[in-house]
Amino acid sequence: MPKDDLDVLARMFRALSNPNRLRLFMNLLDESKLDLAKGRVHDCFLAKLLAGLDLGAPTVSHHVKELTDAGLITTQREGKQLTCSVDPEGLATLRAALAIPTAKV
Amino acid sequence: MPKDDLDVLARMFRALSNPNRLRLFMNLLDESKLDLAKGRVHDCFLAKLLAGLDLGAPTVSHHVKELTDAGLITTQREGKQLTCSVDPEGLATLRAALAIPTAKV
DNA sequence: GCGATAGTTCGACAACTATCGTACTGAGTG
DNA sequence: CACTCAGTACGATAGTTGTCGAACTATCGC
Repeated sequence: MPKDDLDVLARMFRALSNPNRLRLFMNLLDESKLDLAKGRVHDCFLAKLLAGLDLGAPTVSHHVKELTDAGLITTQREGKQLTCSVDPEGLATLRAALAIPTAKV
Repeated sequence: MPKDDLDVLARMFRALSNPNRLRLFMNLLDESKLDLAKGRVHDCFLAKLLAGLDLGAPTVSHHVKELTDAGLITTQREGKQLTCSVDPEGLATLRAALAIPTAKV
């Protein structure tokens, strides 16, 4: 595996290495399951994902940025609020690395 | 997802978040693929995995420990040398977390 | 424009990590 | 036993991360 791919992958894993970020991502992934199976992307408001996380706003913002920079999620502004989606490409990269057969959709 | 599972998972991801450790694991995974497919475990000497890593012995030892503690690999002493194997259970945990259960595979 | 709501940026700080050098242990060989 | 080889334990250190509070920005409704 080329070094660059390895670094990209390491960055994704690092983004998921924090329990709070991981929770955020898994919540989002959970919300997205049905839609991803149909090849569509599901959005979810930040507030909903953070239920029970008990973190300050700056910290959440930081974590969202980490996940975004790692290529795992994308965000869209929607009026005052922010919605997040799983980045299908990033997810595919992760799954490919662990040799999970790509789901037939 | 229960908090404990989440922490276990986060720990695995953290173990893979370092490029050197990731390389080590991916090398091992690569070596193991055929055998894993047959339900067997493949061993590999440390030295082989570390080709091109350019790290000191203490650092390597540290990384191996991290991966072991995270439940991703196992080690066995074989005379003077140490052999590593992918821990099939750990790999399964990772895959399960990223798989999309509701999708047809 | 004013106020409220939702996120962001900045600076700080404690906790953690990756790496190293040195010193150690355990297994094999003469 | 003395010696070497493979790995480990320990301590130090530079760098990174997670979190916060305070100040800032953007969007909306009035």
